[in-house]
Amino acid sequence: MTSSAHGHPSAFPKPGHNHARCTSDALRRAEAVCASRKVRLTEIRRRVLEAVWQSHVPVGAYDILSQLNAGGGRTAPMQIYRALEFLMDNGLVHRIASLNAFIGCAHMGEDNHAAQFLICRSCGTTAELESAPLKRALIQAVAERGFTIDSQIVEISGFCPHCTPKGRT
Amino acid sequence: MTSSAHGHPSAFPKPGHNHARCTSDALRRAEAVCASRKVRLTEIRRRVLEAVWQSHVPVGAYDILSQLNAGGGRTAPMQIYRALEFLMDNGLVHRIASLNAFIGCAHMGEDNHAAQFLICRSCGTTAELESAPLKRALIQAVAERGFTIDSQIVEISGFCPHCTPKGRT
DNA sequence: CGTATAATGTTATGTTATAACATTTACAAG
DNA sequence: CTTGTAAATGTTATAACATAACATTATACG
Repeated sequence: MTSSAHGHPSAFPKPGHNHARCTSDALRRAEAVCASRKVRLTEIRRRVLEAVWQSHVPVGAYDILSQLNAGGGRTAPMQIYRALEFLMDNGLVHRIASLNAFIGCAHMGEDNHAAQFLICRSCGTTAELESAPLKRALIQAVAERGFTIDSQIVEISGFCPHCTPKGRT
Repeated sequence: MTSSAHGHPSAFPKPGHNHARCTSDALRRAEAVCASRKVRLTEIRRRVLEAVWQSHVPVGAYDILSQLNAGGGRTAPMQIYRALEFLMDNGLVHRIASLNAFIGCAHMGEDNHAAQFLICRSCGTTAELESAPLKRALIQAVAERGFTIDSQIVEISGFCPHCTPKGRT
């Protein structure tokens, strides 16, 4: 089970969940992925990954920077971006283009998975959506137009189940 | 017929098409939309719209700025962003989040249409994809997770039909 | 051990976007 | 036509996001 909030695999992260577990799970899996790919999860990369996993809300590069430098550090932006690049290259982190921010990958190790994201306008919580029908429809629609797909960004903004006023759907 | 390149409605803009016609069509339609919405397509807004329509390749705000200032103008970035905001609010222009760039809307006047984009990695040409099945699959997948959709970004990067090597699909 | 490669450190700068406030313009009510 | 007001524009400054270029240090492997 690879859910990001210990519920049903496709459940949206719940407000009160034990997030420490998300973080520790993520770090353990990241170690495993890096070991199997024979790449190094160095100190700074690990710290950036931890920062990204502080919550299910995407975090900006400069927010990560502030955190790392909170105790008087001298890390430079470049170093953060390099660590993020590494983490993205290895499928550990995703970039949310509409927010210029980054979020931990909920499906580490599943090579090359193309993710879709649900972004709550109210609480900021962002979850991955893995919908096979959606993926199929997308591939189909693109192919019909003679386009060769390379990569895709799907970011859906709205209200998560916990922020949706009752009665609405 | 609202195609962006005078072919089949869903055709990808062709390299050699008469683009002057795209531009003039777009400006005419924009006038109509603004008239019907009782908003003003002022000088700067019109010039920004023209700049956006110079091609089917998304253009950055600062590129627009350079163009407007080419003849010794003194327009400031803020003015460009304000014009772009107006054009987006009125459905005349779209923002491509993955490129931090802007492109003319191929479906002006169709209120609130949620667009998907095909972005060619080779020539940069970007076209709108209006796929009903894709839209349905997306709404369905999102609803299943109890999420209330508000807006969506779908940007697909790859090779357009004119840049796809023969034999591949 | 030494050397090649990967990773990190450092400085500077490029690029995208907005805040805040001043001025001008359009337009309608009196 | 003139005056109030809302919309639009002009202007300055700065915030926020990202990368280039080069120096230094660490790792690992022959």
